[in-house]
Amino acid sequence: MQSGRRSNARKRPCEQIIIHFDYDCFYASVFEAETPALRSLPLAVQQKQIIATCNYEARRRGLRKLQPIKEARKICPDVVIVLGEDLTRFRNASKDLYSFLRAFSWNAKVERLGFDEVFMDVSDIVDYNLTLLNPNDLANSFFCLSKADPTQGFAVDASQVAGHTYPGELQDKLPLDAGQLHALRLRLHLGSHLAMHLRHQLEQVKDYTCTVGISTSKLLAKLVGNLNKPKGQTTLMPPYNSDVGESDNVTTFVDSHEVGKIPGIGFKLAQKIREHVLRRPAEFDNGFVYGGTKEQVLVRDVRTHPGMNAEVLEKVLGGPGTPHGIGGKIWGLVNGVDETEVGQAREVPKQISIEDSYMRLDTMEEVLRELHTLTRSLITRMRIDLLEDDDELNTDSVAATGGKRWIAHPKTLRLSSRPRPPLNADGTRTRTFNRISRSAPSPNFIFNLTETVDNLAEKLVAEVLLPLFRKLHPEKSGWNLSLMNIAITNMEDTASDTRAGTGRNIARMFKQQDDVLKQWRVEDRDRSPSPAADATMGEQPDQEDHLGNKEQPDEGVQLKSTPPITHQGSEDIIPRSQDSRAEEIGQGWDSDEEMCAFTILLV
DNA sequence: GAGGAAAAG
DNA sequence: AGTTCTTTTCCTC
Repeated sequence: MQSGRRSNARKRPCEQIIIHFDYDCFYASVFEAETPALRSLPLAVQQKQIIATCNYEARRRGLRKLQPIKEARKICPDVVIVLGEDLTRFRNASKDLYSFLRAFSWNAKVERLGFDEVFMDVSDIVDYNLTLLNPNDLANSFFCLSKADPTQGFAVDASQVAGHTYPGELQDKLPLDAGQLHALRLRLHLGSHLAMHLRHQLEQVKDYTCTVGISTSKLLAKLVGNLNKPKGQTTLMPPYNSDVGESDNVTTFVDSHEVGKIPGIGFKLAQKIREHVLRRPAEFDNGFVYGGTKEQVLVRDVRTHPGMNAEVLEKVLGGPGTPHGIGGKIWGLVNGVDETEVGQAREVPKQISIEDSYMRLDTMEEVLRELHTLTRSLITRMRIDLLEDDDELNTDSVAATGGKRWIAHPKTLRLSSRPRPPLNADGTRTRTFNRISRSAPSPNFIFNLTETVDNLAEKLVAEVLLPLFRKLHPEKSGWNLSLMNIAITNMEDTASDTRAGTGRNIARMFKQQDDVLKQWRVEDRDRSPSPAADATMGEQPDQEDHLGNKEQPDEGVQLKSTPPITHQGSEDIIPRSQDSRAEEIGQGWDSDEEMCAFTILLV
């Protein structure tokens, strides 16, 4: 069975072309974009007492990420330090750049990871352009950005890659004729040219530079992008698979990484894997961490470890509480296989949470004060992220709501805390970072736009969060909390469609059905089948209840004080037509899913 | 659904 | 960096 190929390795699918974007020193760039004069100065963004990130001028002068502010001032006395603890501007910039990139996508497979990374599945665009190529004159090709408008695009030399490659230059840069180019290579060429174009657009229109990776999966695109930063792009070149024991570029590339560096292998998993590979069972109580001794375990060491395969990894990594099939997933990763899809653009966040950490939180007075502060932030965030302009409101409603309406209603409110663990008997403190939480239904009044954030927060703390806190910490005092977090979750779409059964409610219907069946299974003996269906129906009397009863003079202030969300538009020209077209199409649509499906049919 | 673990940036 | 804040996904009960 071992035909020279990597044993038990699956073949790597190469159908997709994925681009991974990573904005260069994002936080610093946001400030530079706001204030261009900062560009030529050493600029550092401060969070707590350290530099969260700094621009490249600052790095040139010896500053680095995560450096203490004191140290930084010593090294570079004229450094400009800006406070970056309020994430609002970063969140807004991130969204803006995201929608800019998304406008280029045909299939809407554009996924944001954190504030400063974006994955884009451009397989469809690349494949379309592949069909447009003239095999006899690859050097003079035209990359088409819109099926609908064939004039939109740019000239490319499809016989060459744009930007850097892995492995490095040499024979890769030689222009090849069609006979020597197989499809994967040509598609990667096209992907690299599209990436180059997008980078230039991002820089010219939005003033942001980024570092980019181009390959066939999220894993490989992200990893390979790291090779040339900042302002660089790298394409992982074929061969991606090898048959006769020859090494392919993917194996060579992935093999050289430390296990913990592979996205998807976090601290805990890496620890378990290293332990197994080093055959060092449980001797790690000595204050020694693996990273501390600089003991590197490379992907190669894991992959070639005697007897290693997906099943072994499942044994090593699996167990109660761990994801099912984790062994197969990790085995895939160390073999350069990652089949996770680039997610579709998401309309509404799954949850919004606000937290803060504290030296010590002990008295009810402190707790109440912090709960209040956190709640005000949370409600403000709700009004920023969950509110959209509503054009079709009568004037009374506009007066009452500022012409906004909720795009989602979170149904659950959650309070979490991180208690500092009591010292052990011997005085050693078992460091635990575990959180505990309690949740409750979120009351409808939090959607009231005629009240001030302050009043709503007051009410929410009194009516929901305080009871939750008592449930979480029944003791009278002495909690010694190091963190509190308030979250809203369980978002229910309200995008002009509340009718059941139009697709997105199918999951809920299944759940409901399951609940009914469960009741039957458990109770079919001595109970009549009670109408269980109303449980999911109640308690949300259709949300349209912004009772515009009293005109609050200060509610407008609240709304205005929230920064205007720059839903693309004001100052910049978006050169593509895709976005506006999709929006027009979307007007009469009941759901984004349906709109996307229809858009795909059109293009 | 509720509560928690792990991962990511 | 086991720091901090935020979000997502997946697990079990």
